[in-house]
Amino acid sequence: MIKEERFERIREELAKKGIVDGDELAGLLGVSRATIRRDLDALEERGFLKRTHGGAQATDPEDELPFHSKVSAYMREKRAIGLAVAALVPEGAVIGCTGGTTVMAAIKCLKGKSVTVVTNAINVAMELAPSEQAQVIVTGGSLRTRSYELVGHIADRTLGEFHLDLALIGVDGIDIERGISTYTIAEAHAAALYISQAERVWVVADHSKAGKVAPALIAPLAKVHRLVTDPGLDAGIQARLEAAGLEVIVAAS
Amino acid sequence: MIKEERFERIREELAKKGIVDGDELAGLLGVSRATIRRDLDALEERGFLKRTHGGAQATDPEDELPFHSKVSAYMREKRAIGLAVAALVPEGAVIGCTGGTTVMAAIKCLKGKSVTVVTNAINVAMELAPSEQAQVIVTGGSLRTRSYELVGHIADRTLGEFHLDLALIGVDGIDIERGISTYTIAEAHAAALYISQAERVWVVADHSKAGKVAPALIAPLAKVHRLVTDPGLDAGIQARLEAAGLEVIVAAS
DNA sequence: CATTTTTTGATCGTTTTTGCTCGTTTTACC
DNA sequence: GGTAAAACGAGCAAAAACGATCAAAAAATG
Repeated sequence: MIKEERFERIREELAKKGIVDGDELAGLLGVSRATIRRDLDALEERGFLKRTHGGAQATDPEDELPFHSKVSAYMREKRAIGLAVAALVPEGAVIGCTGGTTVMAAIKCLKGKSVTVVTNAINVAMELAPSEQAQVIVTGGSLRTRSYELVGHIADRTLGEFHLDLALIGVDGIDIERGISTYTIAEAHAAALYISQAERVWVVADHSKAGKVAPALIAPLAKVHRLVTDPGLDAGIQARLEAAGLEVIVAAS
Repeated sequence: MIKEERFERIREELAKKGIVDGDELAGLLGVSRATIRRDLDALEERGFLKRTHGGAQATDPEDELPFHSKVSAYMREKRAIGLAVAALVPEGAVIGCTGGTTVMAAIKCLKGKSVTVVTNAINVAMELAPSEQAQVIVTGGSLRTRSYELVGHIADRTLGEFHLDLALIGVDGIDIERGISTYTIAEAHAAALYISQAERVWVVADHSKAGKVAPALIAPLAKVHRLVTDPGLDAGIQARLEAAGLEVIVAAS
């Protein structure tokens, strides 16, 4: 394990959790705390992170990752959701996933797990490209400006060829009456396809999406098996979602 | 095990892991660390990697961050080639392009032009994603670790559905007798498909590729209409390529 | 087959990296 | 607000890696 390799691992860990602990890193990488502190110094020098007592935290999520993956509000919450999802995904699973920032957070945590990921989002594919364990299938299709998602008949046809253990759907709204929804028809169409091909459906969304309805409806709540969200979720809404038969996982932040 | 073969193996390892360890390579290739160090020196000289204490790391062609002043091999030349290609591509063209750093350089220069790009390289797609003018079609397929290319029957089928005005092919070797070639069979296969679907074929390659033959042959020279390269091209080789009916464009640097 | 050239492995002094210790600073807790 | 625990920075010695040099081995050449 050479220095640059450690740097890489530290940055990866940082992308996953947003905050890293010196002791933990020392154990994980098999070096002393002194070395970790020196590494963190070097990485701070290069602007990749900010030192804190006991560890370090990610610098403002603008440029912390390759290929300007769009980040946004509720980054901390999304990270927690991502970690929770990764912990729940079994080794070897075949996962279909849409684009979206919350899904991306989960994908970051899946690096290093041996799973098969089928996706129509090229930023998801890009994120997993360096991983040796993960097998990635890209649907193909016409690239939508800004959202990094592939749509159209090519995407549809490819998706139809796969059976998924799990569909990981990022949404812009989740509502008792109207189910899950998103902003554009093309994305909703892709999400619905994932759902029709999957054995189980997990929705990932930060708490701000609860109770909202976005213009393009994807599917009713009955199609969804599990919602992974953050502790900001309103207790009343949670109770009603659970009453509707949804398993709600609240990620500890 | 001869030197070139070791170079090949080292580059392979580097492509897979991004970072290599000297000791590990010595064991893997059955030679001493001194030899590995010399190999790494030679490869750094050619710009394929960056030496570090204990090993080396891949020069990431995307990494244009200020502190990593060192970029991939022949970057200046590739930029010049990219500019020349962009100037030659007519507005509205349908272009198929493979992956590879030289192609990427050209794609960067195509941003803002209203063209349709069909590609199996997700880094190419990523680069063009923010562009409002460019229309991007991604073939889909199975993602190759670290090379960002999609391969397999999905990619083949999608490519077969398009007619291209122009195929933009990045190669690792161009030779009078053996034609154009690349390092892996999968890439060669994809390149050959682009060629079969295209009206015209342009090869982009820096001068170091001239006269070389890589393991996986793509097509004979007769299939290629134009080579865009940099002024470093050997005059004798250029004369022979032109005698073989190839239009050689030398990009002013 | 002999000779020349290239390549490889080994050695040695030097530089970098790493882990440890010790006194100081920060954080957490009562 | 005071005290204990944890983390920090600096300095130092051991370990690992480096560059340079040289001789042996392998390959190419005539």
